[in-house]
Amino acid sequence: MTPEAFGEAVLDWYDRHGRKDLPWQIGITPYRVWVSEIMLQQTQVSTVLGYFDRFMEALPTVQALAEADEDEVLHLWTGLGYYSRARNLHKTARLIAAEHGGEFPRDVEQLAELPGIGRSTAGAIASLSMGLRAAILDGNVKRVLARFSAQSGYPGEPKVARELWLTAERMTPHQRVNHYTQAMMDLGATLCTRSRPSCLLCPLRSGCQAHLLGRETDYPAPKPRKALPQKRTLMPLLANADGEILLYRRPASGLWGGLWSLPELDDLNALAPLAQRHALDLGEPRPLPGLTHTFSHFQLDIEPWLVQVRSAAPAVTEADWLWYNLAAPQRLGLAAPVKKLLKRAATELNAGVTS
DNA sequence: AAGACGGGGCT
DNA sequence: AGCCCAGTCTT
Repeated sequence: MTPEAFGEAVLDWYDRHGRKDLPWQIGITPYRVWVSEIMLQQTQVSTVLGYFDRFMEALPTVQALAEADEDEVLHLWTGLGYYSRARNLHKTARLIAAEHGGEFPRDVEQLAELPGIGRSTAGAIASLSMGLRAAILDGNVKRVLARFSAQSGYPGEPKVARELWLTAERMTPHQRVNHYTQAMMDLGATLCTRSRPSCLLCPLRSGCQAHLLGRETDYPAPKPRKALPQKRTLMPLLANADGEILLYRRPASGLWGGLWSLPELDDLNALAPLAQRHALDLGEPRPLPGLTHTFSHFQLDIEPWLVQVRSAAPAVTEADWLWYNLAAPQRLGLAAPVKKLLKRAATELNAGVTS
């Protein structure tokens, strides 16, 4: 799809479906667009709706903002979060009053030098309120373009961001840039959503590479998971003469809540106290192949040890402990790695019997 | 390159 | 109950 066709499709969609009645789309000025764009950073339209008009009523012009106390600005911002946005807003208003004759610079680069205004917000102000041909690349547009071009890689990577900016610049039309910019943001916010995008309603459907692949939600690539914290634990499989393994029930809440699990030990020295607690006479521990289990928030390295119980007819006296019969398993909730280990233990014990 | 900033939506 | 973000600035 050529940039011309792209722009035409987006503008046509804007004419049919674009939002044109939001408070900051009425009586458009650089000041109103600027304040709304700052408010909309990391913040949804529905939230900003509760703040924008109040802010504009209190501080209708960049001059009024420049003359206001910072406390007043922060008061109007209370509840929006990211308060450096408000402090930078104030700072920039004073800069504009003092160094730009009270007028916004009509230039993307100069806009982007102002505190709190990055490349994308500068592009939004320039295109929406000044009609300058400037690209934007906020989270919504990033998603639309990453899908349209099936851009691989995480957009946080400078290389990927560069590619997306190039695409953004290339697709930006020479006519009606204001409508185009608004439409791209709306597309990302309403149709090209992170999960369950409404591709059937999308004006870019026919040229969208991700849609052609049927892989819309694979783009943009998610932030690479940083290395998870590592934890390690020993899990003894205490096997009695009947081929049963000692399990305990975990507390109802928390990790593996209410599931049955193997005992967890910091090291082999902790085996003796466990044996004493259940009055068991233990044989020599034999190491089994280790196992790594990944949770959302950490990784658990499990070192399983097989230990024969020599005491005769061991009885369990505590309610949350039981002997789990490998040959005739009880119907219990087991943590996934525990289930795997029990299966291994069964194989191991059978091998021991037949050898 | 990674972390801080904050509140809210999504699952 | 956690995860994830409609960016920008700082370290």
